[in-house]
Amino acid sequence: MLEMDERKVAAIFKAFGDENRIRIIKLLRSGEKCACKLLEEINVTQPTLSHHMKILCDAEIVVGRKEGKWMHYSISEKGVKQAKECLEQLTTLNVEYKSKSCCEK
Amino acid sequence: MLEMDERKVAAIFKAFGDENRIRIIKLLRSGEKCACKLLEEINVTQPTLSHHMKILCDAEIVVGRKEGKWMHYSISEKGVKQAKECLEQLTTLNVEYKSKSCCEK
DNA sequence: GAAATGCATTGACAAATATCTATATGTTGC
DNA sequence: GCAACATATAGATATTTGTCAATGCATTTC
Repeated sequence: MLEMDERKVAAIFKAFGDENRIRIIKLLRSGEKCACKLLEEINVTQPTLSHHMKILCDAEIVVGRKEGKWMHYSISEKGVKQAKECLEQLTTLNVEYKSKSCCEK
Repeated sequence: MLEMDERKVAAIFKAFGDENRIRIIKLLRSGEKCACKLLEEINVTQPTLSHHMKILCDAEIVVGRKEGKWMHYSISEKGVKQAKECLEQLTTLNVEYKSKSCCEK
């Protein structure tokens, strides 16, 4: 995977960085759910839920599927894979270019 | 691993959710670096860097080691492992309790 | 087509966050 | 001890973000 720019990486992790969005993702672990169902379970108004769903979808962590007047949301396997690779790439020590710590007594 | 509460999970990902902190982490991939070196590479003032390092350390993504007047920072293998497990746990479909999507035409 | 329903968008507002300057704290070398 | 240096803390400020009420836009149902 090509290394993403900092802005994109930050956006992905930002999407994970909110308690209510964490709750939403947890609810989606048991499979696709429509917005009205999610709304019953988390303690926010409908516009706030819609806002969170947009952030999760923009970050490609969640995908939405419109069916009539309902929106069904589910965890995006592709997006999750990307997030994991991102975290992996970000945190893997690069021994090849390893340098001594700069300041010495 | 025990499932962490939403607050803690959000805090970990929040720490990854800032462009400058992403840059800092990337710099640490090549090994331990002191604050002054990091400061040369990212475009913020010294107190701002200090602030970011605190957030990264609090989230246990980075560890600091004081040596005389210098602070040496490095990626925490333990913290990174925890973040990865957290992401894994959060995004793994729970087929056991899988339910039909609620709203049907 | 009018009413009802589900969701998105807009605009306002409060809380959280990133940033800076100024200052404090701790360490080293003279 | 004092000056120089590295980092942390405090306080102020601007920006971002999470939230809500109000409204708009589809879609369904009668």
